[in-house]
Amino acid sequence: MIIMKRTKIKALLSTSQVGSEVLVKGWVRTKRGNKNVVFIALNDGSTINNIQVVADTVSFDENLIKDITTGACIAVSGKLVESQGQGQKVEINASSIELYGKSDAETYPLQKKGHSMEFLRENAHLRFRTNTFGAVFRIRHSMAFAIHNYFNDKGFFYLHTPIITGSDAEGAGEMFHVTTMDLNKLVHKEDGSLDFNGDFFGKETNLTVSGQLEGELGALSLGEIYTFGPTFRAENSNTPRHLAEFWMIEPEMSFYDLNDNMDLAEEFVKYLIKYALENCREDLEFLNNMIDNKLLEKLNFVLNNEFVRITYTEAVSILTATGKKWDYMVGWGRDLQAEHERYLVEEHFKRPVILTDYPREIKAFYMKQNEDGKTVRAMDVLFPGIGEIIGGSQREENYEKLLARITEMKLPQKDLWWYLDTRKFGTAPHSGFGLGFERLILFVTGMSNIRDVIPFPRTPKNAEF
RNA sequence: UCCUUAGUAGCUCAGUUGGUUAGAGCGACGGACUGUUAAUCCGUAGGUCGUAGGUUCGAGCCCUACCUGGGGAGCCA
Repeated sequence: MIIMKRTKIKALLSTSQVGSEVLVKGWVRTKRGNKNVVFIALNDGSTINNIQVVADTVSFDENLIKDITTGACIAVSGKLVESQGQGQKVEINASSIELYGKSDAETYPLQKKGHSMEFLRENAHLRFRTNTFGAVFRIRHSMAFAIHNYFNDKGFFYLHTPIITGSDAEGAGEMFHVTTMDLNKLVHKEDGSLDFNGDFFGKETNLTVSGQLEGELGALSLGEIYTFGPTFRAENSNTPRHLAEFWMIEPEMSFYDLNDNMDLAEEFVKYLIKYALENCREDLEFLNNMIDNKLLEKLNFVLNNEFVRITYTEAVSILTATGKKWDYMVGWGRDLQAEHERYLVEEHFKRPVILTDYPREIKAFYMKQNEDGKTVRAMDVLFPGIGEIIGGSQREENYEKLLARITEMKLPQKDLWWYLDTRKFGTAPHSGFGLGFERLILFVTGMSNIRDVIPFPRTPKNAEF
C-alpha cells in the first residue's frame, strides 16, 4: 500500500492538482449510482463543498460499497481527474477505499433531504454534519478569530476575567449559584439565611453575568483591554435571542469618551462583517441561498452605511410624532420596548441605530451622569432583526458621584470596594461596551434562532449534551 | 414568567360533524437502470396518535392536568 499524505477537500478544490494521486478522508453525504459505477459525495468539514468520488463497482468488494452509506467515514485514494459529469469540475477516480466507520442507515438520524431546525437541535451532536451547521460553525470560528485580530492590531490586551465571581453587584440578571455544599444538608444561620462558611470559597459565589467591572480594573492600567468569554444568566427567558450560557466580548478603554466608544463599536462591527465577507464567502453564499436570501445584501448594506446616532430624547420625539398606537406607551423616562426599537431601525431609519443618553433611572449604576442631572452617557446599538446587539457607556469616573449612585440604588457598597478604589486612586475617564457574540453570529449567518449559532445551547429546561 | 400555537411512521405532514383495519411524500430496505448531482422507475416493511386521567356504546378527534417544541412579549447581550 502506498503511503500518502491526506489532502483536505478545501485544498483539493482550490488548487489544480489534476492528474495527481490524492488521499482524502471524510464523511459520506450521499451515494448514488447503478450496478457499474457509484458516486459518493464526500465532505471533511474543511469546506462546504463536497468532493465527488467515483468508484467502479467491479473494482470493489460488494459489501464495502454497501457499507458506504450516508454518515459513514471513509478514506479514499485515487486520481484527481476532470469530471465527466455536470456539477463539479474535478472528481476522484477511486483506486482504494478504506472504511473507518459504518453508519447504519436504518438508525442514523440524518438523511439526505432537509430536516427542520428543531429536529437538528435535538440532534446537536450530529448537526455539524449538515451543510447549514457546517457553514454556521465555520463562520463562528472565523468571527472569534477576527475579534482577536481586530483588538490585537489596535493594541488592546485580552484580559481573562473570572468566571466564578463573588460579586453580584452588576445586576445584569439572575445568577447561577456555584457551591460544593451538600444540597441535602444545607446549614442555616440563626436568621434563616444560608451559612456559606463551610462552602468552598467560604462565601456565596456565582457564575459571572459580565466581566465588565473586572475589565475596568484592567483598562485603568493596561489602557485598552477586551474580554471574550462565557457569561451566564439564570433568567427564565424563552426567546430566539436569549441563552443561559452565552459568549460576550467586552472592550474597556481608558481615555475614551462616549463618542470614541461609538466610533469603536461601529468600526469593530464593520470590521467583523467585512472579515466574514472576505473569508467566509462560500459559506455565506450557501446561507444566502438556503436560509436568508437577503443576507449578503444586509451585510453589505451595514458595511457601507453609517450608523444613525441619536439621543434617547430624540428617539422619543420621533416615536411620539408618528402618532402610532403602541402596545406599550412611549414617554420620556420609560424604557423603549422591542416594538419601538424595531420601528426606528427597520422602518424609520432603515439602518443600524445607536441610541445614547438614556434616563439615568433605567440604566446601570456605573454609567457616567450627564450635566443635565437626568441622563447618563449610555449607548445601545440596535440592529435590524435582532434588536440590541451592543450595550455600553462611558463610565462614571467621579468617586463621589459613583458612590452616591450606589447608595441611591441600595447596592452593597462593601462588595464593591475594589471597584470604588479605581476612582479613588488615579481615576480616569473611560468607556466600554458589551457585544453578544451569538447575536453577532445570528446577524452574520442570517439564522433566526440563537440556539442554532452555538454548538450546544443552554436554555431553560435544556442542558442536553 | 405571560400570551399563542403545535405534538400522529425514522423525517415532514394529512386525518371530515366522535364510528370498521389511521393515510401520503420523503427516508430505510429489496429490485431495475452504462456518469449520477436532494438521480429516476417498480416493490416491501414500518404507528401504544406527547403523558396521565375523564366523558361516551365507541376517542387521533371532546374535557382536565402535566410535559416538550415553535412564535410573540417581558428581562437583556
